[in-house]
Amino acid sequence: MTPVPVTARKLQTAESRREDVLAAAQEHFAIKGYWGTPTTDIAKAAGISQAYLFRLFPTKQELFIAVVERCMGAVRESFEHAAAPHAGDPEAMFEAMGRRYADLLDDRTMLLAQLQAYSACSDPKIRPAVQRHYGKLVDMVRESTGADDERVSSFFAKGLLLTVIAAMGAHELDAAWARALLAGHRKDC
Amino acid sequence: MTPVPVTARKLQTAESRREDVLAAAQEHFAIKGYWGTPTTDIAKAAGISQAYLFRLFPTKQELFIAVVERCMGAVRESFEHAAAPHAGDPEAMFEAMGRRYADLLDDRTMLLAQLQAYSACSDPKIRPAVQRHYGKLVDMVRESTGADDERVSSFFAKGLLLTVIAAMGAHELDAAWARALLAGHRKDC
DNA sequence: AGTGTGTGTGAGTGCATACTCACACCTTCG
DNA sequence: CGAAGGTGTGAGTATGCACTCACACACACT
Repeated sequence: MTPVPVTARKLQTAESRREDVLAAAQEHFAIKGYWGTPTTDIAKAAGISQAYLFRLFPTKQELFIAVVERCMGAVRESFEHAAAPHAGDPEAMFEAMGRRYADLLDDRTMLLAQLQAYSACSDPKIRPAVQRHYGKLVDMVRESTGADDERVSSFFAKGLLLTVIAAMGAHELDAAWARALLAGHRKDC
Repeated sequence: MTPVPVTARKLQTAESRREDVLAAAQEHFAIKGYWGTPTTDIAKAAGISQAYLFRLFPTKQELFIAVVERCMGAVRESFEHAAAPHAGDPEAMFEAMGRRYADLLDDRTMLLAQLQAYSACSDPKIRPAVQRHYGKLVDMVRESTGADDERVSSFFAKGLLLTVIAAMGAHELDAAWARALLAGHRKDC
């Protein structure tokens, strides 16, 4: 029995595997964070062996940093894309980016992974990476909108509030305090 | 040699030990989070054996939840105390609580532990505890100030921004983006 | 067909970690 | 004094984890 297709293995390029791993890792890191996520889980979700995972990313730390870069980069691109059509009108740009943020919350993993990145900043290799990429995001918003510091600051503050609300699942709670925090934001998240 | 004080052990009450453990645990959880902090480290810092730690708190999970309660409760009390003298003038209350928040940032552990609490919300026992205590904090601010939802929301948003800035050490960075995010807040933190 | 290079893995290794158990010591109260 | 009950620990145990190594297989090229 099972005589014919004994070998049906299809090789993929390392680059494509790396992308699979990053996607799987992002999903797992978003939920249990850097220290709470075993590399075995990531390998399983990516459909490869743990041994191969460690050839693609030499340490768990470097994999985590790569996920941070992927997330923050995606958010930055996403914001750039959303804001571009409104260049010259800062308030319209903020509104477009804010809407884009709410969309990102649908995956949850993209934003929750960022929360986990802040939480992992006690690691001396992770912290500078987080600083660099968050800084690039802030700079991009600052320069493209040209808005004053307080406006930029409050934009990022509201973003963090939404992220934390998502993390603690307050948006599914219909308590008065949860509704209050969501005031002035998209109701559908 | 060393003949006399062979036994110099002084027993303490379980209650006082529990307090020591909570203080030590808060410090460690603040840095490495729930999954990243081994109970051995906490026991060592509290000056007791790991075995006794597990008699005082039957699981690591329950210890973490106790730390969350301690932190959020302390912030709530702290806010109540700061706001009390300005009852009736919401904006003065917010300003007093904001100043108090900046003071809390000096320990760092109090706020960073809260960040770790949000990050640990994928744990099904931890999430409801975090929801309950954060909700109590928000309700207390809502009811005592009587301010509208958007004002309350932006107060907590700025609090989270400061917490995350502290976590990633951006306040020691003197980069333009970091200064921009701190605009309108205490410069000395 | 043969060979070289890149993709992929089974089966470990050594250490860390959450939690346990039998036991020792201190203090109090009769 | 002696017993009871609370404080405290040394020495585990079982499992999980990051990371490794020797080896197998697939494809491209000659």
